[in-house]
Amino acid sequence: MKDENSITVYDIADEAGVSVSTVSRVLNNSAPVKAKTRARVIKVMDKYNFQPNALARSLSKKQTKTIGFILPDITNPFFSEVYVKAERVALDLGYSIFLSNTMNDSEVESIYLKTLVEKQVDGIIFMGGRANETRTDAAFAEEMKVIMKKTPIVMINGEMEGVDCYRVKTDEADGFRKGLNYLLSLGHKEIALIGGINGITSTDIKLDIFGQYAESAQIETKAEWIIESGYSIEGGYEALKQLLSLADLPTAIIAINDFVAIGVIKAAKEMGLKIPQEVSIIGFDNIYLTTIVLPAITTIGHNYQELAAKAVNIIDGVNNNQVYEKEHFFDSELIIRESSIGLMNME
Amino acid sequence: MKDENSITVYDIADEAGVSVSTVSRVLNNSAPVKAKTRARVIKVMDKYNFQPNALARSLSKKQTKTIGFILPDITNPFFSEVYVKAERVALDLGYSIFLSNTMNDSEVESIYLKTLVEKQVDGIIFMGGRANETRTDAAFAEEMKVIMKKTPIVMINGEMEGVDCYRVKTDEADGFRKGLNYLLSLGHKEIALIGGINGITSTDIKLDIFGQYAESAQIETKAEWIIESGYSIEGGYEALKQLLSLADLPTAIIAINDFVAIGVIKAAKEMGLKIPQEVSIIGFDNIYLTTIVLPAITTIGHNYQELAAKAVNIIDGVNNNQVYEKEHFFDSELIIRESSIGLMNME
DNA sequence: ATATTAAGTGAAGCCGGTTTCATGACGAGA
DNA sequence: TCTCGTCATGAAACCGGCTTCACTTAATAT
Repeated sequence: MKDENSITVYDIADEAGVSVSTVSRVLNNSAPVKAKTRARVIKVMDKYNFQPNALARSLSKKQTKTIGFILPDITNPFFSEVYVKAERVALDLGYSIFLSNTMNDSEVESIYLKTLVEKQVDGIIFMGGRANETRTDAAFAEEMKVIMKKTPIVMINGEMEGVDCYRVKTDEADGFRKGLNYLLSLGHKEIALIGGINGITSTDIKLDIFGQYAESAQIETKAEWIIESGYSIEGGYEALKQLLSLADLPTAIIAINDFVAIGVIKAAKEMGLKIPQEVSIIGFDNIYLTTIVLPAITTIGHNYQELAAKAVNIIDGVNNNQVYEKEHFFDSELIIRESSIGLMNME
Repeated sequence: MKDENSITVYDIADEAGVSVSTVSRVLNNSAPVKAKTRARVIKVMDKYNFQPNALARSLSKKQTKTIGFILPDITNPFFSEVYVKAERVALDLGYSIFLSNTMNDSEVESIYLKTLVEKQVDGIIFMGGRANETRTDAAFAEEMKVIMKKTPIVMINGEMEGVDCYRVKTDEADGFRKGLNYLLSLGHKEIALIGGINGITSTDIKLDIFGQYAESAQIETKAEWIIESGYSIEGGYEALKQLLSLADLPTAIIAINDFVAIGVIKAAKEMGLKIPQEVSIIGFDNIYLTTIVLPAITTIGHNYQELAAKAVNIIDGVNNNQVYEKEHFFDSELIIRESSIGLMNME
């Protein structure tokens, strides 16, 4: 008997007294094999605990059952939430996932992209876009286009100028309106918008709608109440301090995401500003941290499950010659918790 | 010209007027090639933006430059922290990582293990052990042993009975003592230990030391102050409520990890128990959430960077025929924040 | 000038599967 | 009884790289 660790179809075939073709057939159920023969082959495979080499299989099948998932930072609950759902769907369909954290480093991103292609992934899922470089990097778009000829790319909640990849996204505009309307229904009119980075889709959408509401006088806001302070906890923290230095304060704050809301709450506690008694706040994304913080944060949730499932289903489908729309929207959901209260209940 | 998307070394060789051997040589710098020839080959490769098929390469080299990383839940900051560090080190060494979330489902774990082996990963990193099944599943140990003949396995901060894989770990015993000693130095003697699951290494170690301190009368504790309530936020939350139902309260709580500490703090706020004024608390792990919560949690930190780096270095090294010790320890660190104060400063 | 040695390159086989094609056996319909 | 279509199976080529071996040419040593 040969080295236990590298049994091949040839070894199995030899010992079972059949050809490798037959072994392959029982392995894949790709053609009828006489019951007796099949049993004999299976017996030998079991004896040696045979595990076919996926590389060889993929090489000849031109299919790796592997997906690349690129995101900025898995440490961020917003991304990890989507990731785990995607991984589970992928597992059910027989895919493994190469996870690639770019940490917002476009060079790292480029390396990963190259590696994933060389490793012949069946598809690439992209989240989080390209931060501050969204608008400038035409070369990157070019890179993507080349890849797309061979490998399907699906972006989750993102946009890339000039790249017509598959897009799976939350209807953030609608979500933001839900949040704003909820604040209105609570009696708030004086509202601040905190966080975000101009040029990134999820900021632009919200800014746009916020402007529309202001223009139609549904809300009252001021330039100083719109603070572009990024997507991080620190961003929210600093922004609130900045806000508190103003003469007029809004009665409610809508944060670009939950991280920013958490930062705001942290700063508020330190500054002695009571939330929601003195100012209401709502976040966006519904990450699990919204419930471990006090007050628990009212927020807009994504349909993480559907988002993730659609992304991997598209990849799987495209590899099986199915055709999909390029863009897919999913509804968001207002999740009411404790960080926002009615204007009349405030102190 | 052929299909742009599947240029092979043969195509390159053809157009450059050399043999594939030569193409391979310039690709890998594996043997001297005349400067002129090399230039010619490179020019053709550039022209077609040639990217070698990693499957074919791996198949013949018997090396995939791929690592499997198995953990219970990437959504948990403790794991994601290690993961991102590992990924970065891996990237620098040219490895990609298959991330596998088991969600504590041993069946999923088994499937992943099988898949990773079939995909010929160069090594497997394991975190989080097998939860409640640690002691029972001898079959699993057997599975691991078979894999280890071919693929190096390294466990981070975990133990698996009867499996002599590589182990990279924080000196948790020392870390726990640091925490306990710190509490002592603040004047606390009456201390509770909250969280954990008996049978899991990180619980057993702490329980053991806690017992020693009690026996030597360095601390005073009671059976009711030792609450085995898991590793989750909810676990801490429930445990504090249980603790508060007792007649006597400790002056300090040491939580099995930061999640539990966060749960305790949340419950305390709801119950009106002031931390740290009425009871001090320290956690374990130093996940980033310890700083977004109020009060920020004093905790014991792992050397995440070294832990992760050592794990992937071992895998890389073993694949290059280097020899390593089976067990590697790294120091922990006491990180003082706001959740614990001196006994005399308490209310 | 001759023997060695190193540099440079190509042919062919290998890694471990899958797949196409050809062939033999067998049961069904004419 | 003779075809014909289906079942069952094996031989061989292929997927796309890497590597060993052999051979030619050029450089160095004697």
